[in-house]
Amino acid sequence: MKPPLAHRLLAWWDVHRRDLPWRAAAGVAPEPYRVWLSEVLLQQTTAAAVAPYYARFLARWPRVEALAAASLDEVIEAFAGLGYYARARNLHACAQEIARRGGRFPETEAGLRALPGVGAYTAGAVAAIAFGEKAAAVDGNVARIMARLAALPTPWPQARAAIAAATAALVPADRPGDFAQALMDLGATVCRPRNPDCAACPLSPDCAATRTGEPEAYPRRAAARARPIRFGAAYFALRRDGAFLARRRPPKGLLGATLELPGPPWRTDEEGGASAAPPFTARWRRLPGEVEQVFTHFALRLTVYAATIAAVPRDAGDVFWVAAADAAGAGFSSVMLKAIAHARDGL
DNA sequence: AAGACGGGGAG
DNA sequence: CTCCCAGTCTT
Repeated sequence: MKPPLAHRLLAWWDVHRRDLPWRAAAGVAPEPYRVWLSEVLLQQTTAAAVAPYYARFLARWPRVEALAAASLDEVIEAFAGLGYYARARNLHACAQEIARRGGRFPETEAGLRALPGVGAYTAGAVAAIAFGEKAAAVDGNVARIMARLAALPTPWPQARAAIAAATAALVPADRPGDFAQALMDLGATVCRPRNPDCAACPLSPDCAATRTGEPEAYPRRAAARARPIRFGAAYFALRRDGAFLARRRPPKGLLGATLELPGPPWRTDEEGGASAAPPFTARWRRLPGEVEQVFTHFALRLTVYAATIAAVPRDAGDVFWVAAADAAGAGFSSVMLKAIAHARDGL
């Protein structure tokens, strides 16, 4: 008689588990703060990208009370480059909520779910990993594995509820946290989106998708939407010490509360965006090429202008000379950093 | 139920 | 280029 699926998965995991910085040693309960912090950073973000951020967050804010005492600007700065900056705002708000409760996280999935930035996945993951609750954590990896096990014809996310229920039914009472992490490791290293290694998979005897010969066909997905292009311009002056002017974006929405280079609003037509000349036209020049950033739902083409140090008029207004040195590196998206590097090369 | 929300990496 | 990734929130 075959051992149950969860048992076989855990046996595989005990040998093949990934050694990740936010994981405690085998058999040791990790700190809830570290589990929560890592799970938020890992939302829609790969483990490799998160690792250096996690190390910096933990070194700077070793405990939730320290994170709660930080300013939102500090948290956003530490988040710069990770994307989905609503996570930074929610992380800060959640830390303050936990601090108000005396520094203790809720210990149940339902209690965790009510916290800012904690959705179904993160609540299940923290409950299972940090508190040993028999909870499921359905992320992209788990959804893919479950869809393949059943060769599920329903495309994601319509199948979300069914997959969540099916996963919850598999969670073993004795090792719920290990089970959650085992599924994620299996998804990341074996049951990959492309080129799954079914020969190395402990679940392949149970897997309907393996038997079809086309495991990659699952989960089925809906057709992708067309993505419009928006045009923008950014212009700035670099001070001799490398500082430059930045401004704060609105508190919510795209890149909410992060810093950006000054420029006109993004447009869907090129006329009003990329070709729009910056103020002080005579003193600015357009840098060769464009900087392009592909967002989830549109592509931004940013034309970058720069003024040489010598050409920046000292009487152009205080605005160009109040650029704070501490603005550098704080909350800029990748495109802005590229633009700045581009401009520095051109000066 | 559908969109919005980022950035990096793989193929 | 397209697709995907340790998802959540808003409407």
